[in-house]
Amino acid sequence: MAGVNKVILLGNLGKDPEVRHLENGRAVANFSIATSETYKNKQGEKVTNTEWHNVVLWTPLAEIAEKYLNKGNQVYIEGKLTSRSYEDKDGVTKYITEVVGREMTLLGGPSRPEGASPAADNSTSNNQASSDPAPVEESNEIDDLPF
Amino acid sequence: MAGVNKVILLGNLGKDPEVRHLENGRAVANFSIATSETYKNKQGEKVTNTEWHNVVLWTPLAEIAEKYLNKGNQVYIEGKLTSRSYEDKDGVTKYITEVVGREMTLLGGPSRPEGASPAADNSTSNNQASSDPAPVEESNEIDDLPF
Amino acid sequence: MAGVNKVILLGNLGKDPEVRHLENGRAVANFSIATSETYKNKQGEKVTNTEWHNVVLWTPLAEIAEKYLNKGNQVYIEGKLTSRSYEDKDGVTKYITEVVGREMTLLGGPSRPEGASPAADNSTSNNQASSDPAPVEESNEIDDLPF
Amino acid sequence: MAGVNKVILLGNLGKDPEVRHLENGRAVANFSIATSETYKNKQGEKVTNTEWHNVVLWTPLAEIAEKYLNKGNQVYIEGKLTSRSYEDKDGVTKYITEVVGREMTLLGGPSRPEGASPAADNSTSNNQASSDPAPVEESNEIDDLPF
DNA sequence: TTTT
DNA sequence: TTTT
Repeated sequence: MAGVNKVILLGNLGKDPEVRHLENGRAVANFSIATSETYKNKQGEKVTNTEWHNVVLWTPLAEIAEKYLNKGNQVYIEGKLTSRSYEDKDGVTKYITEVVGREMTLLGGPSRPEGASPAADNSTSNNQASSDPAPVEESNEIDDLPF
Repeated sequence: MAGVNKVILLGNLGKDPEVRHLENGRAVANFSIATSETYKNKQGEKVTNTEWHNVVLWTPLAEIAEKYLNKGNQVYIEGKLTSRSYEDKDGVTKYITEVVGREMTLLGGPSRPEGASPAADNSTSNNQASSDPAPVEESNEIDDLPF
Repeated sequence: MAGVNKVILLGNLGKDPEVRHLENGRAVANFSIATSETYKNKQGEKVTNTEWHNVVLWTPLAEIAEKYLNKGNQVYIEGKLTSRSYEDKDGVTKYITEVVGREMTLLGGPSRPEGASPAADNSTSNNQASSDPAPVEESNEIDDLPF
Repeated sequence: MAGVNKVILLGNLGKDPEVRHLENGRAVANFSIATSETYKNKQGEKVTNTEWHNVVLWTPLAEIAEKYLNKGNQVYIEGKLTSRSYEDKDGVTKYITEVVGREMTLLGGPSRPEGASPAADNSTSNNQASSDPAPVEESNEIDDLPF
């Protein structure tokens, strides 16, 4: 009745995170990240296999995701596997498996802060975030950010 | 197009593995394992939170699971997260997230090797497996078993 | 200035832990654990390769190690790699690399704590120990033990 | 006599890798990477704690390191902890602990692809490496590189 | 010796 | 839905 439940992901966000601020002051971020592996099949063709993972972050990681994570960004997440059921809008019970993150390191990504944003982006802090990967533990205060 | 997708589980089997032997000679094992964490809530009560994980093993791990893993046994699994959809018997599309194991270490379980099991336990191979934990990589031959 | 530093070990203690209780109330446990891998070499001979790891635990994990870990026991440790130098008794500077544990799960092992000799073993608590492994985080109180 | 021995590192190279090509055709790469954690001490001051790790890579990872890894680059390494002794040039026995990598993902580094480097950056391969993270398993052929 |  |  005890054990280890650990997930380690390093991948790219499919979309911007969705962040909800709850009444109790906490925040939750939801997003999915893709991890891909490439190999050659028997015919010698390169095959890419992509998995999508549902990630959930709570305060204070949720606020960090809100500020610094965007579609396409690369991120390292350590967390645990959880499953839960919910009723969809038609009253059908659905099951979902999610990775609840407890540690996160921002790694940047293709849509780089350095002016890569579609609109103008001259945010200094944003630049720092990607050139200075930010490891954050859930237990840290949000203002403990190392950047 | 790259990344890390790693899951580490240490838990107990909810049931005996279900093993299917495919026509191509490969085998697949399916089982679920529980990982639990215990903590005290604000009221100081001990709370246990259990997660169930769907595990899939392919040859040669599947055969090892078939021989040595039983309901209640404790096992260490390293693998990757995968999701897939399938149609259930009513034609409804279902989604399932599974951990495909690539490394496994048998740890024994409640029916301990030392004859500690309250009821009769005359499984010799089971005893061996738990007193000599067997780390097995998917790439190993099945007769490479270290016990 | 950021990163991930994670070690995951599952092995057996070479000796009983050495535990020191510091003046400030904290405790430190030192022990080493062996992890082995077995494979067949080109000649088809079974080869076992054993690595020894220096493990350091601080309060409250140190006290748990003191109470429940013994030579031969199997344990799961998650922690981080650290290196430090010190002067040995001859004044020579030595370097040592250690794994500082932050999470631990007791798995039992051959020489069971409660006098579980290979002969008669009807210890109930022993059974519990193995069927209810104890995962402990460094942040837990020592009396949060799930057993 | 079995177990798990796993190290996961995400950090930056202190220097360019040193790569030796052995007579048997294999290559070995040696380098060290830094992982840092930042926290606030009791006085509220930001403290950075850096650990250095000796990394060893064998063919084919060694060749990839030779081509794509440079001082300052950020890299993800999964491997195992190993220790060995050797005699230094004065005949003194020394001990060293190393991480032998079995999986590697290139993450780029401070000299970002998008010309973010303050000085001139005309390394094409470096650009590719960081904008297209390369996960490589030791078992892959060197020409299986996903880029 | 890196990185911010 | 990402990334190369």
